[in-house]
Amino acid sequence: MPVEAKHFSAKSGPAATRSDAAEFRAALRRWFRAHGRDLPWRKTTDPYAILVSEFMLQQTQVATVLPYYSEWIRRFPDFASLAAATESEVLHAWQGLGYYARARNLHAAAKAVVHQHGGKLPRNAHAIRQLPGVGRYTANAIAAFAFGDSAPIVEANISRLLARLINLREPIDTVAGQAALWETAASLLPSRDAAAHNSALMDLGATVCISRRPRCPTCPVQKFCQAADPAALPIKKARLGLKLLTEAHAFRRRKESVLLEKSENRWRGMWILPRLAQAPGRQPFYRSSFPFTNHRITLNIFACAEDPGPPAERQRWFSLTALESLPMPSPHRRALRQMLAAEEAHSFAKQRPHPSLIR
DNA sequence: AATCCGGGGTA
DNA sequence: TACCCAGGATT
Repeated sequence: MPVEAKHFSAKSGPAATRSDAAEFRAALRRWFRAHGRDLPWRKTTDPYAILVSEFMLQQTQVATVLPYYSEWIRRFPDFASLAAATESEVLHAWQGLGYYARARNLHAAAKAVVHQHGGKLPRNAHAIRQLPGVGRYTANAIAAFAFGDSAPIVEANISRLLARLINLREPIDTVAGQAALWETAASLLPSRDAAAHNSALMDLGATVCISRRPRCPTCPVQKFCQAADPAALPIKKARLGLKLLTEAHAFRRRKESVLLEKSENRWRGMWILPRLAQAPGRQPFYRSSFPFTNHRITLNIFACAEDPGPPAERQRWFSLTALESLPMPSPHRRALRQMLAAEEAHSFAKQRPHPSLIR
C-alpha cells in the first residue's frame, strides 16, 4: 500500500492507491471551479496581504473578517506602513475583531520583517515559523498561498472534512487526532498548485461538509467518504464547564472627560474602565454580562467621585470626543456609551441624582 | 496536555 | 443556550 494514502481509500475499493488520491483531487477541483468562494485575499499572492488575511482568519469566520481585511489593507498597505504604526493605531484598526493578541503579533511580525529581514517576508519556512503568531497552519498557508509551495494545511473546515473522509474516531483536538489529520492532508496534496487544492478543501468544508448537518447529497467526493455517520464527526474532547466571573470597574466623570485605564492583562494595550480591586458596598450604576470561550463575565460598574490629585499609573483622562479613536474592547465601549447616554438624559430631565441603570 | 484568548453568527 | 469559527502561545 502506498504510504502517501495510508488513511485514505475509495469507499468501494479494496485499498488506498495513488489513483484514488488523484481521482479525489480531480473531483474536488472540478467542484471548486464551479462552486469555490470568491474571496479578496485569493486575488493576490502578496506575502503581506496573505499574512494579514491569515492572522485575521485565525479562529474567526470569513464573513466577519471581510470588512476588516479591506480596511486594513487600505490603511496599512505593506509591511513598512504597519511597522511604522503605533500599537494604539493597530489595536484600533483591529477593534471588534477579537483575539487582540493577533493584532499585537501581526504588528511585531511586521517590525521583524522590516528590521531583521530587509522589508521582505523570508522565503524560508523555518524563518516564517519564528514570527510571533505564526504556527504550523499559518506558516503552511503562507507557503501555499503566497509562494506556491506544495504545503498541506489543516484548519477547522479541513479538520471536519478529513475526519469524516477517514472516519476518524480519535478526537481531533488531541495530539493523535491532529497527527492523523495532518498526515491525511499531506497524503492528498498535489505536487503542484496546492493553493487551489487547499482552497477547495476549505470551501468544501465551509459550504458542503458543514458541521451538524452536512450536505452529503451535493458532495462531489461522497464516494470517497468513509464516515458511517458524518453528522457525528468530528469527535471532540468534552468542554470545560462554564466559569462565572464578576468584575468591578469605576465610572469616573469630569466635565467633558472620562477616566480610563490601559489594560495589562486581558485586552492588553486597550483602554478599559478602571478596575476596582474591591466592589463598593452599593448598587452598581451599570451592569452587563458577556461570554467568552468558557467564561461568563459580569461587569459591575460603579459611579465614583472624582479622586483628588493626578490619575493613578496607567490611567488617563480622555475627552469625550477622543473616545472614538481609542482602542477599547466591545463590552467596555458598550457600557461607557450607555452610561454617558443615561447621564445625558438625566441632565436634561433634572431628576434624582444618579439614577441607577439597574432595574 | 491543559488552558487561555473575544466576538459574531447560528441552530 | 450551546456550539462554531482559515489557531497559537504559555504553562
